[in-house]
Amino acid sequence: MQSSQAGGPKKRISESTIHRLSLYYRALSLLEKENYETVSSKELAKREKLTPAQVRKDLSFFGSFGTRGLGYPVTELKKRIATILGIDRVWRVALIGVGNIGSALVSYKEFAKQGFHIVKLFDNDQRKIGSNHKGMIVSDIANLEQELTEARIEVVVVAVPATVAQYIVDDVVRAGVKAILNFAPINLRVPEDVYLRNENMAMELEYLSFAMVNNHTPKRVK
Amino acid sequence: MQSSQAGGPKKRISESTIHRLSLYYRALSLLEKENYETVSSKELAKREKLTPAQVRKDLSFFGSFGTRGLGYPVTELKKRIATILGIDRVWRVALIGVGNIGSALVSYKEFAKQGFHIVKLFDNDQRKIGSNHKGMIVSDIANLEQELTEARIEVVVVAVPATVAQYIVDDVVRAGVKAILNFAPINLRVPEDVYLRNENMAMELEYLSFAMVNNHTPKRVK
DNA sequence: GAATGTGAAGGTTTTCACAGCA
DNA sequence: TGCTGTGAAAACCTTCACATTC
Repeated sequence: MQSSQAGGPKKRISESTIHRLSLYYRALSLLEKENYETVSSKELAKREKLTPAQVRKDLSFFGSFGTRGLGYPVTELKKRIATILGIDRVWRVALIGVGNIGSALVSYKEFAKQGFHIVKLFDNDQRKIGSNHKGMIVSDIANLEQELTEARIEVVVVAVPATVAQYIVDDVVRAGVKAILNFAPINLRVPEDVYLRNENMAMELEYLSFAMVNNHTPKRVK
Repeated sequence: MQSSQAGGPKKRISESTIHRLSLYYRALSLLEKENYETVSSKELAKREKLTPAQVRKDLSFFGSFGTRGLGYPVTELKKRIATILGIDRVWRVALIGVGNIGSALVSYKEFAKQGFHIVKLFDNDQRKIGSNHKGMIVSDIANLEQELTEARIEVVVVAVPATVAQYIVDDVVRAGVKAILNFAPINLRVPEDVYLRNENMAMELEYLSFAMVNNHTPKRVK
């Protein structure tokens, strides 16, 4: 039985569902290593601290992958999720700002593992320009627009100070890049057709702080 | 008129509301610098890409801060939110794992700005132990439990490889720490009374990837 | 007049519960 | 029998709309 996926899902997929797909993907990678052939929604749920019903609902948005009485085929489901998430391919990523966070991200293995290949580095610091990071030469941000276009960059990670982030993003947008991951603690303006996500690492600490101060009992762990 | 806060909020505060409080806090800090004395829910909403009703609802959970016809007093509201979030104080933080991400976090200014003071560093690498990072000597992870207790650490940031994260967290829990921010790409087990949040930087990239592949139109930016 | 605070409405997400299938 | 797939119910969250206040 093939359901919603044909011709695009009929119902909006929620952001939470997408984030949970990432979790399933990671769990399935592990299960694969542990030589599981199939996995039940119950087991998947347990590993990701979710409910079995939630797992089944999420997966059912994209079709019927499972076998009643048995569960889901690990390798196949993993592949399907990779396709849904668009990580069954390589994305050409540029990283702007080779400072503290930037340098850490160059070596962050999870990015490469999911197909996000950092192939260009930029900075505005003369001491860094021309230097070598993990086999890549740091380019001058002055030629950002042109170099992004030439290198056919599809995703940009912004790791520059908040004060300059907007100018840089304006350039990035002009280069036709449609996806931006921003680490600068500022709200960036981008056109409607550009996807922008913010990574704010202090936010989770603030949540912990709130929880401790208020004895907050979360419904469920993120 | 004082509302829900007295004696603890009567309704559960949602995770989203708490995260938005972080956004408001940041916006208010900026407004303060721009010498705004008051701000309307409309203006706050505009700056954080939310709706005015949402802003008012969020704030109303914690009491009536605003003045009808005028808006909210910037400085006072900022202080109140800091109190609600528990960031009107200093939290003693230890960072475990002084690798790529760990080193970046030591210098990450947003942490200190919100009262999260990293006061202890740990690693298991003999070459790093004893070395100096931003005025702190890296301690041997072998004495983790004891040193966490002695240093009265309240929050731990885990930035070690996934393979060892669980062992370390077990130690951290034994030291009585009740809040953990985990950067390792793995699901950690902690007792019920320990708050655990995961920071998964690849997840947002995966969301971008999904959005591009599926022409996803998000309802609203995170 | 301007903008808050908030019940009620509307919408979305999660959970339930069970029919259906291997 | 075991476990999926899914409508329906429940829970939750957001938006509306307006009485209220400055």
